[in-house]
Amino acid sequence: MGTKRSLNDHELESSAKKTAGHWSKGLLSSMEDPELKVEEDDTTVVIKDKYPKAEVHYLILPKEDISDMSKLQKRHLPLLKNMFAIGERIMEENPNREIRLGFHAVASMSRLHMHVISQDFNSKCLKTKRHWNSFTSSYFVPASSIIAELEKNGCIKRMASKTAESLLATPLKCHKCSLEPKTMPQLKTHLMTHFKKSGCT
DNA sequence: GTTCTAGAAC
DNA sequence: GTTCTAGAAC
Repeated sequence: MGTKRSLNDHELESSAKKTAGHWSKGLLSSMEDPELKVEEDDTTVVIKDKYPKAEVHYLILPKEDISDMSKLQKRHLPLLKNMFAIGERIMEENPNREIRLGFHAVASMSRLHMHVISQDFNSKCLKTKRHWNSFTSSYFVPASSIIAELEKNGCIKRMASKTAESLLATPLKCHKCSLEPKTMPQLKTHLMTHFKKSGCT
């Protein structure tokens, strides 16, 4: 007799892959997720990062399918400046927070995305040295630098993989003082001394 | 990118 | 014994 059964984990994962695609394409579905989408205009979408690494963490993405910074040309300058202006407006909307706008030198997720991230780094999703270094070392490239480079050279030079990996593997260092904590839990405890939790007075 | 977990570090 | 990191994921 044929017995009905539900899919096992492996089969569920395979079928999810067919619908969702490889994990590195995940931003495409995030852009269409109403739970994550914050706003959009003719050329861009703003979403909440699915795994925010700080209290404020948005991604600004072009609607045009641009895989990464190596595909940028001078014709993209108006688009990038619009993304930058949206980021600056979000900064103005959060006057009490320090917020940075930038790109990862080598991004894991394949659609071009600009990070809008507050410098509290108070988030349970911030877990690894790699996370920390990707936002606090020169692996995080300011949006203004990308725009300036594109204006000057007409393209963005890709960081060598070796350089990028060594930045991510650098020992932990606080972004606000000289402390060099040995572990991530130590760093996260230390961060609370720089940023008082808001709300309760 | 995340999840999971073996085994290193403590 | 517990905490923490780092590598595989077919």
